[in-house]
Amino acid sequence: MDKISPQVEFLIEHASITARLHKQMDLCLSYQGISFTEFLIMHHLYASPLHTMRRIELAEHVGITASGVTRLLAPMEKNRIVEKEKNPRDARQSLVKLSATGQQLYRDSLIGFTDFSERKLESWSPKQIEQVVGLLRKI
Amino acid sequence: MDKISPQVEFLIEHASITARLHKQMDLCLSYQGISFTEFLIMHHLYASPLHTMRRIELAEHVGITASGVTRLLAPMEKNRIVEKEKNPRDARQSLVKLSATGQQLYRDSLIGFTDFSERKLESWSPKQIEQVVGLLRKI
DNA sequence: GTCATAAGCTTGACTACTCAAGTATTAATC
DNA sequence: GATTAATACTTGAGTAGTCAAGCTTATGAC
Repeated sequence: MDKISPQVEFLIEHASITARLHKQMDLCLSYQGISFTEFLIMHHLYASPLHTMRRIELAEHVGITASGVTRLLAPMEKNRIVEKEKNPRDARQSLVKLSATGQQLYRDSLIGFTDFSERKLESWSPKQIEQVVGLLRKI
Repeated sequence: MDKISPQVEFLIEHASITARLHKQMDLCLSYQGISFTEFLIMHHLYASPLHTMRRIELAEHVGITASGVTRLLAPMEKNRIVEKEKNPRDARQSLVKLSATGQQLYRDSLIGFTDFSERKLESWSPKQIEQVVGLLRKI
């Protein structure tokens, strides 16, 4: 029989836990009618100066490609959650701004998501959270 | 300005790290022509008695739905990596068996994946790996 | 100034799923 | 033993992305 290294076992189990977690986060946010990815977009826009970012920058933060951002933002624009703006200094760029509606939606969904996060991590001490983040950043 | 709880920050950063990690695992396995999900399927089948499992059981282990399993296995059957078998005691079930080809493919990909895993986690001590697994299981 | 190269995005075609509905078979109840 | 409910899948339709190619605009080298 082949021996599986603990590192391999870790990555496999981590993937399974992560998949389950991702579904739960989507479910939690579905009451606001948004997906976790949309929440991430709003989160990064909200934290930005003027609630505005470049699409490429957004892609990097969220962990998807530029074309993924284009497709994700299309329905969000239609629902007036975000707005397109031109950068007068660079006509290639199209900036994304979180609208007032979007800001309110973000604050509303943040309440439920904060609740979910704290429930999920209630058995972790603040110190443990920090330690795990520190380790994950080294991956 | 709204204060973001450390638990929320953790989940957001964890998602971003996980997305990057998943892409790297896919890249690592792409040299064997398989995705990480296919690797997971082979991994669970390989570890099973007779290298055989029920589709539902496989779905649970891998963290996808039954219909996802059906779709994923279709091309793997065509490539003779897995084989369909009937359960004589229950005609509803269709068992999945990792073929000899599949077993060899798993062992081959495991080499590269083990290498990848150990490189990724080289700064983690065995004790830290265990601690993080323990914490993740509580999520 | 002009030309090559690069950056920022969008689009078409594809992959990897999900969910809801449908089919076949088995188990449970009466 | 017939009916109902549950289990094990499969399938059609849809979603959330990816990648490669294309378009427009900006930048750097000369």
